Amino acid sequence: MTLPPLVQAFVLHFGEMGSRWGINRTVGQIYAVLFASDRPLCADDLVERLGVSRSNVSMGLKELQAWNLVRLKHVPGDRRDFFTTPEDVWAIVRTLVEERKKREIDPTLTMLRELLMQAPASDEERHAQARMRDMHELIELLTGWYADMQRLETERLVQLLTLGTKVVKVLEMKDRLFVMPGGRAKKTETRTAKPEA
Amino acid sequence: MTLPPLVQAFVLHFGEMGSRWGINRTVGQIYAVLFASDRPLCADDLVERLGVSRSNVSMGLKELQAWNLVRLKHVPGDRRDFFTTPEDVWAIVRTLVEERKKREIDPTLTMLRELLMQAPASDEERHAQARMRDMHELIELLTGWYADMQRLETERLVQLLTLGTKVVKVLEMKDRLFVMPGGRAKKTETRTAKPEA
DNA sequence: CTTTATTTTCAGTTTTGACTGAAAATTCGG
DNA sequence: CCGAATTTTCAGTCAAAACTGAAAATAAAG
Repeated sequence: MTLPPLVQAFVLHFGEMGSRWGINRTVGQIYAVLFASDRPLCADDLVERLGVSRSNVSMGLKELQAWNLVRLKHVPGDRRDFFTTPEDVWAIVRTLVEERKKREIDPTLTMLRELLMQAPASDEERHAQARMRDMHELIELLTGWYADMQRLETERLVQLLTLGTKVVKVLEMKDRLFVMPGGRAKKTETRTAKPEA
Repeated sequence: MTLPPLVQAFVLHFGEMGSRWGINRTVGQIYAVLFASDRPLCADDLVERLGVSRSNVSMGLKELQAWNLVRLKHVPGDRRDFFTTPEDVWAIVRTLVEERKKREIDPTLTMLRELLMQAPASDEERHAQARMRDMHELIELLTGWYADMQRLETERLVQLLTLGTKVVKVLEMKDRLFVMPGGRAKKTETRTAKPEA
């Protein structure tokens, strides 16, 4: 592995964490190298820096492209494909969350919806279905909220995150000062907060 | 596998998704059975329901305990260990997020902090460090916000999630009406919102 | 259309992780 | 303590995934 020590430490960490993140070591390392690099790299650059086979790099890049985590750049007068990660780390997080949701949550939502349609044939199934309903509601709430957040510009999102729980204070303030202005009624409407707590 | 069809479908799905979630098939299936069950189950119940070896169940339960995802229950007059998942699905999500953060994010934060302390030895390392700084800041912001959320009671948390982006509207309203009351100043203080959009 | 640079695919190999049965350890009732 | 019930550990086996080198496919240049 031919990398400056600092970068190498970063890359090795991403490789090790890869397994916990559901990607393999090489994919994690490729991503780390691209992320830390100050210029686009081609497949052979990665082979040299990581010391893995050319075909392994090819597969890794393909996987990262499937995740939308790398961008293809073309250097004029060079036939090779060069790759980068987006400059904006927020864009990266958005993609990451989006893709993980698609792979790790959406299929479960679909499955739950299907099973909740079926008529339970016993008390055991009735109870199981009640549990699934709880799970389904929770995931729907979370993904709905996520869809809202995904729509925000980064600046507003950062503002919201920075506020943290202070938002709750603001909500309490709002509740104390105003009656809910009649927005389009949703199933789960905001309950008026108790004055203190 | 001896399970009612509806439960079986649920369990098989969890088994298949297991690999995407970073747990193995059996662990996913054990969790699903416990989650859907209307009573605590012992290891042998799981062996019967899932048709896997006793030792596999033992290891699976150990892993779920390490994740704090199952609770040990003792039935009076029975020496065996019985297991359940928490009734409250929100409690489950809290644990899940907490544990995933501990395993998948905290180690990276630590690594980044260490590498950011080192003096860069080249322009390449300087650039890599700048990228790491971006990543570090972003993760700090997200985990800080998460810590805030984790502290909220479930009711307030649900309220917040239900509001979604409507919170932004409330913030804009607040910004228009008041000057920030002088809270303890944090590095990233809320910027006053532009009047519209 | 041919040549050459580059990327992709794939069969075979290696590595890693899951699973099992048997043996060891633990725990509780007597 | 002893012995039965139960759980855990672990060495060996099996299955899945990662990785490689070589061959095939692709794409641009001449």
